[in-house]
Amino acid sequence: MAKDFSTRNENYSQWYNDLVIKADLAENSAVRGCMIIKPYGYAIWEKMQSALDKMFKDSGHSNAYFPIFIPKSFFSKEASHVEGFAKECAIVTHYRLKASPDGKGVVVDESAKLEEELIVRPTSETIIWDSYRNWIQSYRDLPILINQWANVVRWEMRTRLFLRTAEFLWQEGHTAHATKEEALEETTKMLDIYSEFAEKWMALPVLKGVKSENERFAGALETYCIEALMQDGKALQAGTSHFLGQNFAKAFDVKYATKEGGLEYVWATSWGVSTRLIGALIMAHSDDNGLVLPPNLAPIQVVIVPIYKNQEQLDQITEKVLPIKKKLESKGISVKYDNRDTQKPGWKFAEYEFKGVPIRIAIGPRDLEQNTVEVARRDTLEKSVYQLTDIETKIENLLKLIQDNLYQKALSFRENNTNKANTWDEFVDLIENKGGFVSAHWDGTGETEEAIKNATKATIRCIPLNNPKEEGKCIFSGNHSSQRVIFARAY
RNA sequence: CGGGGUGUAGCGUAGCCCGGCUCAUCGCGCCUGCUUUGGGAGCAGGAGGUCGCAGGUUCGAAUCCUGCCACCCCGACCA
Repeated sequence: MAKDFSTRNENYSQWYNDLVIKADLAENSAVRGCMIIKPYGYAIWEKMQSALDKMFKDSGHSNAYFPIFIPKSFFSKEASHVEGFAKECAIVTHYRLKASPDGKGVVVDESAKLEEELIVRPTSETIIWDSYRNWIQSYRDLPILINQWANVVRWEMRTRLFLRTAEFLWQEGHTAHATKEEALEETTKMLDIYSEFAEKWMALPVLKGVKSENERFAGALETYCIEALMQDGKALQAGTSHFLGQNFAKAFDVKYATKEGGLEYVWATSWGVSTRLIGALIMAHSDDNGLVLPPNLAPIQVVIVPIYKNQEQLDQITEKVLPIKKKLESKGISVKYDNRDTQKPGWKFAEYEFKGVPIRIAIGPRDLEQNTVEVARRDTLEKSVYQLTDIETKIENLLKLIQDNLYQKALSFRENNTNKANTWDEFVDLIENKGGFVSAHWDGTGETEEAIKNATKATIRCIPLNNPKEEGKCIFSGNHSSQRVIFARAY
């Protein structure tokens, strides 16, 4: 049943797909490239949402909501932005259907053609900045710190559950500031929030950095990102925070009166993470037995499975379990007592393992006699017998231990898969045969980056923040380089 | 949009090259009964299919031919 996770190559994507479907997280929809997120998968997203939402609000942001439809004209106002998204937009052209003349079904009513087409948002910069123009007149109106939880649509050629779907859920923050410094500060502040979330909640170590010009967001002056490494050696962009400069302010004519009486364009940022994080979570921690969820994001943290031969025994066990469940819940631990009679214990064990539940407690006749429970950890698959005294504290500590262990495991995986390449041959060898992050000198030009991509499919994931300066020669062109950057093949 | 592949029960599949003894194989799942229950139970019985759709060839098509549709994989694009 369990597939070998180490057979990364061409089987990896199929394995990933199977895992998502069998763990009951999501499935492909009948609508091209779209995904149905099932309750268990959505529960993980809700956990992510509530943690992130709190972090946003604690740092002064508010939630708001803008329309899903954007008039086409808005899109043509920022040249590089439209160029970045034009190739993947869904467009609404009509607003009515009518019965088909041949009597079969319905057809588009050509007479109900929109004067101006509407674009289903691939991102909301344009429609939000159209509003900000009206909201901002004076320095007193700034800063504006808004976040939106929404869905967006990008008509991707090729889709993959969670990692790239035609429609996805995300949050997008859009802020407006009086000064460049303040906007830059916001950009890095949000990047820090993302990396803290990835590390503390997802148990996923991430590399903070800036994108090269080629990889930059359409319309941004600088794109900051967090990059994670997946178990198959490919990189995944887990979140981005963009410094937009005055580009959108100029495109949408958003000026404010300064304290000194002048008139200035405002400075902007935008930042987002998406349901792709669920994909990252899956690929970072899962093992041959299925999903492994970090306790902080697991919808069910502890599952209790009774083992019994008859109704009387089940009643005795239930009597024992309910107080335990209550004690755990008093510590804020989410507990499921699975007393279904329709599945056998072995079946349940395998099922919850596949779904990545961090801790399983089994309780049977033996335990009733000895006042114990059997506790199994999902991360290490170890089983041990616990005395019931202070069980809630023991479990609480074990959850913390598991959370920490997952992070450490992912961190050492990344460290073991980050290598320096000093020559082109070394570089190609690492990318082709080992995967992972490759730290190498680059001459800083887009042409070289493009050539390396064409030759190896590896892209510059980021230029790490606080990157040490180091003189060297570009591995591809041999030209002068002042620092190493991080290359990898990516999702 | 280019290149390759696949469509047979809820899911996964055999059969297709070489048309008939195949209105269809096997596994999982589902239903009923009994025995089971500390790692995905065993036995017995049962339900479920216009073989992607539309034409064509033929005495006869899941099988051959044509067209269409859908999905998957590999590229290009991308969070």
